[in-house]
Amino acid sequence: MTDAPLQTVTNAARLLKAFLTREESLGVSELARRLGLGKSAVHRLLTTLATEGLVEQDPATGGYRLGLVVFELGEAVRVHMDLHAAAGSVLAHLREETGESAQVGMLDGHDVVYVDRLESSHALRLFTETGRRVPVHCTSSGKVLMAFASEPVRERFLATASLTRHTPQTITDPDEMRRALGTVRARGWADAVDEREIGIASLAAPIRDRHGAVVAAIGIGAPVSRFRAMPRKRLARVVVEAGEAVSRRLGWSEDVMSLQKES
Amino acid sequence: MTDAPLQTVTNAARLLKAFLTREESLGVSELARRLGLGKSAVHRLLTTLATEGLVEQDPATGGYRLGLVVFELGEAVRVHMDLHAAAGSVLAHLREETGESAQVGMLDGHDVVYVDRLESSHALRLFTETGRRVPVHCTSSGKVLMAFASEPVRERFLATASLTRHTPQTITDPDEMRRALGTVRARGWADAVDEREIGIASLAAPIRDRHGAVVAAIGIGAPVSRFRAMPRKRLARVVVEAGEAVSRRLGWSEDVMSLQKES
DNA sequence: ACCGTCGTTCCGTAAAGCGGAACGCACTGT
DNA sequence: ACAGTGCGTTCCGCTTTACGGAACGACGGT
Repeated sequence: MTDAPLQTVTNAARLLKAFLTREESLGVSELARRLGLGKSAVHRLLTTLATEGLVEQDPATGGYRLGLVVFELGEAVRVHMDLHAAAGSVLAHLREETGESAQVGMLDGHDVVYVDRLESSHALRLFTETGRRVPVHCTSSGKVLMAFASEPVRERFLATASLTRHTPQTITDPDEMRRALGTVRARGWADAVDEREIGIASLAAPIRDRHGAVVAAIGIGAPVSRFRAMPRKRLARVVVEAGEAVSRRLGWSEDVMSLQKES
Repeated sequence: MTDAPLQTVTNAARLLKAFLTREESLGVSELARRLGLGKSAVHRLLTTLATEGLVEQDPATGGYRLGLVVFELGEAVRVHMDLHAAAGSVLAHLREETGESAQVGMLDGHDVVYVDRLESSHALRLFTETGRRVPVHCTSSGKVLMAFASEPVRERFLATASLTRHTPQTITDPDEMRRALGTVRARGWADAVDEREIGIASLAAPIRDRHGAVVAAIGIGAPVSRFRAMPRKRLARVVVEAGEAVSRRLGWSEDVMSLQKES
């Protein structure tokens, strides 16, 4: 990281990320504009990536889109996730118990990425797509992940993250956030009501790997109306127990907790 | 494509693909060996990709693995796939009807990539992971996709693909394959018994988009023992109907078939 | 028949990335 | 304790490479 990053590779990576907008297909000129590069550079990048199968060209329109190799790679990521296997039935149980959409998220930088989910069967439900990225500071999953992250990571987050205001309820002050995370750490779960978007509420709890490190968060999301109707205490217990169930499947056991000081 | 591909980007792409082996994590030296590059080059590639989030370093072992951004990108690919939405419930129905694992595959080069699947509930079942790549010439899905591909694509495949023998039943002769694909095209479905692996059988039918082009294949896979016990004709009808059901959801209607000559 | 825009191609030059060697560190077997 | 061996990382100079800018042919509105 002390080295200057490879410019061309960086461009290629940015190019790929441009497709995260999930548009049907993107043209050379359009991409060149968004990336601030010359058309020829983008075209060369695209043809190169195409020979590797990372992107493909729509023969009809001439535009480009992500290739199936990217899909393959994405699926290969699930491997670091025994999580995927461990969480499956627990998510189902959690949805059954609460009737709401349930999801598992992991921390990546200052964002949470949802890696698994199961939707509520209510007509009015929360849509959560796997692979979606949401901010840390205004979601229950994010607060759990940050509360249980290592102290340097957490302090770095508080120092550098822009706690963007999304609603009047969003926590935007670093000190207030630090206090909030302390509370989360103490009681073992987090909630977020109207913090990211008015009308949405969520509650989440940590998932630990076999070393006790919090690697993911499991939680439920619901419309605030239904959320308020549920007894908060029972709901928290259900979600925390779901987190513990997944953690056990990952090889974690509560007994070793006491052994865990700093390494 | 007439241009010489960007070497650095090609290296980066190959580097990413090295992770398709789904190993927990890979080290700099190991990757350098596999790619035939210098350690320093690989290291620079990795750190660059890491700053973009495409890979991440395991702080404990120093090794690298794919990052969550790759997972995001992979999920974004599903968009070209209204397929994912369209196939969901049909897969469930197909599994219920046959009791066997059901899957949807797309063509990519000389391979089939499974993009969706649902597993049998039998104890002895076929494991099919999404994101897995299998050869065209010895799978029922592959034969369907190639049979209904455009003629240039098909002839190109017959001319250039190495029809590797996996079992005594594998079709390895291009002419025999051409005849087999003709049969598949005529009757509208394909099967493969013991062709990829002894003991495994599968049957697949095409999925068409709204223009009538075959974009994917849907099929079931089972142990040969159970497969033989099922009446082939009924099974084929069920699978073909599943394919048609998905096709209809993609906007295809049989009526326009007659209008479809070469564009 | 005109413009605007698309994807693609060509070329000269500046800078970017490669290999090779050296460093610090963590293990391992003596 | 101690070399010895592997790791990930860093540095540097030479050559290669990949960038921008301009030009081309094809399309599709107007």
